[in-house]
Amino acid sequence: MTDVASTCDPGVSRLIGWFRTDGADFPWRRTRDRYAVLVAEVQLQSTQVGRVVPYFEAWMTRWPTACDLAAASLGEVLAAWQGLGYPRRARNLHLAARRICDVGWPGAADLTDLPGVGPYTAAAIRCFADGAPVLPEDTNVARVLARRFPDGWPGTPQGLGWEVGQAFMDLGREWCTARAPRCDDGCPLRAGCPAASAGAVLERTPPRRRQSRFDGSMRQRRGVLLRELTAHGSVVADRDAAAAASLVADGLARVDGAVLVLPEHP
DNA sequence: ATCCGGACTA
DNA sequence: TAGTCAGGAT
Repeated sequence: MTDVASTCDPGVSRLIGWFRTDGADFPWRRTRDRYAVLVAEVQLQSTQVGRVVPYFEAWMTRWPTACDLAAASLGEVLAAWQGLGYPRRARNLHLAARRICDVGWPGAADLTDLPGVGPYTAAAIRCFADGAPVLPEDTNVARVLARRFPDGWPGTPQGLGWEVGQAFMDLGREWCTARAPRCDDGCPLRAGCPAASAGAVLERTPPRRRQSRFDGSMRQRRGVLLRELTAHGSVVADRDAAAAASLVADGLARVDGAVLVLPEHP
């Protein structure tokens, strides 16, 4: 492992030496459990680590395996998801668990066949669970790569999968931040960094798209309705017909007469 | 190109 | 109060 690290880009080798190895904030990244990584990374996409960890631990206690989750009802899953943001992700996770329990995991190259699993989550599973030399590119990592390796990332050395992924993510969060990167405050990738040498923050890697305000939004209205629905099992549909229709369209609710109820198992 | 949930922060 | 945030589906 040390041998491999010493043969890759010196900056990366320094980075690996620098990153925190406790892993306390990311228990799932040491489990080598694909299901655990899937659950946690999807949860993380909706909120931040500090808030996710308790949810994750409760989730894994309640549904330790994909088949345990598959056996749950969508209503239970949505109720447990309360506070984690987009309920779509919970539904996709539930669907994915059913498929995994039923027919097993897709091939390593086809993880994105699972509902709600895109390039990032697939890479995270390969990296953190499988230990594959794959770098999960979230927006933070993409920013680090764009600044430090504008001509392309040379690739993760074999045998250093999760260490490199964790290191890049930590670096993106703590040093190579979007607005005020701490280049000269001990960044392990400082040497040879074109962005730091240019003395500029550079443009943000993906041009940010503004999001419509939350107050009064359909997101908020859906949230109100779904909270009621998961808490009581039903809610009067015409209380907010548009939001109700939106939930139904997403498979998160079903109309039963005048009330909105949880959908049947698909 | 837009939508999606809600907590955090300036 | 207003802006920011992130991956995936459509």
